[in-house]
Amino acid sequence: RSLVPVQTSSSSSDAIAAAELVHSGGTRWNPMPEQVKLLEALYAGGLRTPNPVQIEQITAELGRFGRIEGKNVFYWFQNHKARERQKQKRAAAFHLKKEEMATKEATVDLGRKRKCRSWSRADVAVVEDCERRTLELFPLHPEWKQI
Amino acid sequence: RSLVPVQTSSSSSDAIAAAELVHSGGTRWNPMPEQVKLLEALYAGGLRTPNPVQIEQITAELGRFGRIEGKNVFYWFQNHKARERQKQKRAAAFHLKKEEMATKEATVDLGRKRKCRSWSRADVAVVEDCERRTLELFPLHPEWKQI
DNA sequence: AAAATATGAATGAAGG
DNA sequence: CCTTCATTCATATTTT
Repeated sequence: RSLVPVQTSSSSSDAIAAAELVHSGGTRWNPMPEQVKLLEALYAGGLRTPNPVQIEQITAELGRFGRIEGKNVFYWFQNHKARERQKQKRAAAFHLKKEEMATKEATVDLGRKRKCRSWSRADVAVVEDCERRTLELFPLHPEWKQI
Repeated sequence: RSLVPVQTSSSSSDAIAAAELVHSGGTRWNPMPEQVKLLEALYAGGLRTPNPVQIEQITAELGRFGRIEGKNVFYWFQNHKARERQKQKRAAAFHLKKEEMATKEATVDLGRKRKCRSWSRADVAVVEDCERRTLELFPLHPEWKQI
């Protein structure tokens, strides 16, 4: 994908791995714009879970624009549908509880420091209160801890 | 995939816009220190992958300090966990930085393309099998769209 | 101002 | 299908 000799902001400790990646052809599928366009057209047309035959047909067609396998098409539809649904789920929960808001205050530029709002005593109190109530909302259980 | 730095036209330049300038629409979410503090408190408490309902609750709380969406919270936890894991992995990989040459082990491929069974249900495995000869059996039509 | 770093966002690939 | 992992892209911030 990157046509520019980027050598981007990767941490310096894994330069070896990055150099190894150059020669390994085993990078993940990076769809060409034409491929994405066609996939989205199919999705917009209503296709959600193509059967094996459809997957193969689509793969053959998209193969004209670049290397692609059936599983790429399969994954693409799975992911696209799942993420659309995920977004809907969050949006549906939007009408839960919306109390006040605001706390409109002027932003101050702290020069070279990270831009942030000014902290008054009231702000700190609000933060602490918010933190306390949120932690009450989410009593942390051991089963949440992942490793 | 937006390769274009989408910059929504800063429509109304007024005091309100100035207050929201820190992370106005068009740029990525820039969390307030209060928001970061609370997120880290939740993370320290053991929360790793909040479900959509929790995401919405957290979003509602953090919304008191600035504009925020559910996906921001979602991404924050995803990234925080991933980078913690990444750091551990990097430290663990400190041992085996001299094993690259040995990876030339000739895993002899017998010419037959291996079936990808990780993603396939029983029916989808046929895709790889028929990958070479399905074309003439299923000529491509633009009627894929199963509206 | 350029380089390096930190981190928000995105998505391919799997796991369960 | 829903959830999670991994890697990568893009940009805000910090450093030199």
